[in-house]
Amino acid sequence: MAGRPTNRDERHTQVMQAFLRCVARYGLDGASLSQIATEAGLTRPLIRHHLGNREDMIAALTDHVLDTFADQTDAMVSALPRDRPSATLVDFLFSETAATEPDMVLAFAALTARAMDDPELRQRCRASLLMFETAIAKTLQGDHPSVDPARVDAVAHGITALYFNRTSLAPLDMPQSWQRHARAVAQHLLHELDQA
Amino acid sequence: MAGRPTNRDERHTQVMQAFLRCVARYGLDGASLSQIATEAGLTRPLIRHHLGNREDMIAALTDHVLDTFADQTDAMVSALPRDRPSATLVDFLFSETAATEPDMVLAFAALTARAMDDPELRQRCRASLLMFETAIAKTLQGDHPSVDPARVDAVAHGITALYFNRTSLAPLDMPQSWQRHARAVAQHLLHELDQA
DNA sequence: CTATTTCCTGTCATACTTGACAGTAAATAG
DNA sequence: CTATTTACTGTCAAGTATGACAGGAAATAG
Repeated sequence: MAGRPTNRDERHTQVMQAFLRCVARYGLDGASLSQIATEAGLTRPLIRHHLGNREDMIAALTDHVLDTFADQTDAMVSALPRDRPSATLVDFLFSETAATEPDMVLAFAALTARAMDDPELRQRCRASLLMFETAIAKTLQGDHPSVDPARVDAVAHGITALYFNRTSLAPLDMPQSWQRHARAVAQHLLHELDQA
Repeated sequence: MAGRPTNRDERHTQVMQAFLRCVARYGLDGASLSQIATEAGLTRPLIRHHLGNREDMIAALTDHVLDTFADQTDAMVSALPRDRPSATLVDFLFSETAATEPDMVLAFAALTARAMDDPELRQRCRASLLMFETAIAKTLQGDHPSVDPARVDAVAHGITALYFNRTSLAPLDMPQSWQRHARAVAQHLLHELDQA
């Protein structure tokens, strides 16, 4: 015995993408359910049917953002070529077509702000951020085995900061020279490891 | 002929500080007037009396954030000692007691997000950001006159990115090692200029 | 066809947010 | 004292966001 087939997963991702866009633009509290529904091309009662109340939706969004961030990071790292993976990584992070979408980083920033009052969320965001930095550090270290790990970590941090800064300020549509500087500094930090 | 003396300016800054705190935590749309009033220890009709409706308040906050940001930058730069101003600047930006409060940078990020739909605001945020980077670049250039300006600009961008990243992620309360890395990379970039 | 399961819509009640304004209290000048 | 100006409070109306649920439509198994 079975009834109508479910499309829960499909609707789930559909709503999450719309939610992500709205949060990136209007913040966690600014994203109303009606807005999300319109953005997703659905009705408000329908997204409630699939995802529950607002609290449930925020929990789902948190999972979605942190999981997707981790997945994209893994995919990015494991897609690197065997020769000169570090250089390719930097090229990828600072290419015109952004690696992870700006919306993802902006939503992450929104979660970060909320983490002030929510110790558990703070812990998860912290872990997510360290995971990203560690993934980069590992790539750099593999490419420069003889360099002091502390220096590699510092460089990984610098590259991460440049990347986050660049991506979270994407809405400002900064001039080309600005984008070039970010890329140049990242490549410069990487070049330091080659010489050491 | 005169009536009761005005305390408009006092109330103005009082409300702006409360507004700043709320925006940093809950975003531009998430900060309700009741919340702001409570945070400021006032009543909602009163802040309306002094600052007008919500639209007026957001305009006032925008001015307040951008002006204060510029003032603090000027004060910081002009307070630098004559010998080794660059090193002192970096020490100041990455000291434990943050230079500008995290709330300021978080509010700036909130304005940045809104700038997606508001070309004029985008222009102002862009100018404000470039002003900050230029102020840093000028300090560095004065300390290293013989270095190619393009390289100085790149280093100034790197230091700015590290500072913004560190400050906007302050709510996550990252471990000490993380803070040290930010400082180390900034000092490393600065040290590069000395050698060139 | 019927039964069952899920998708989807329509609609109401409730709470919250904002805007607006009338009216009171306080401080100062003359 | 009175007049005047501003600070401040109380309160209501309108709009919006959310929660909740009843009931219809669609798809599948038997």
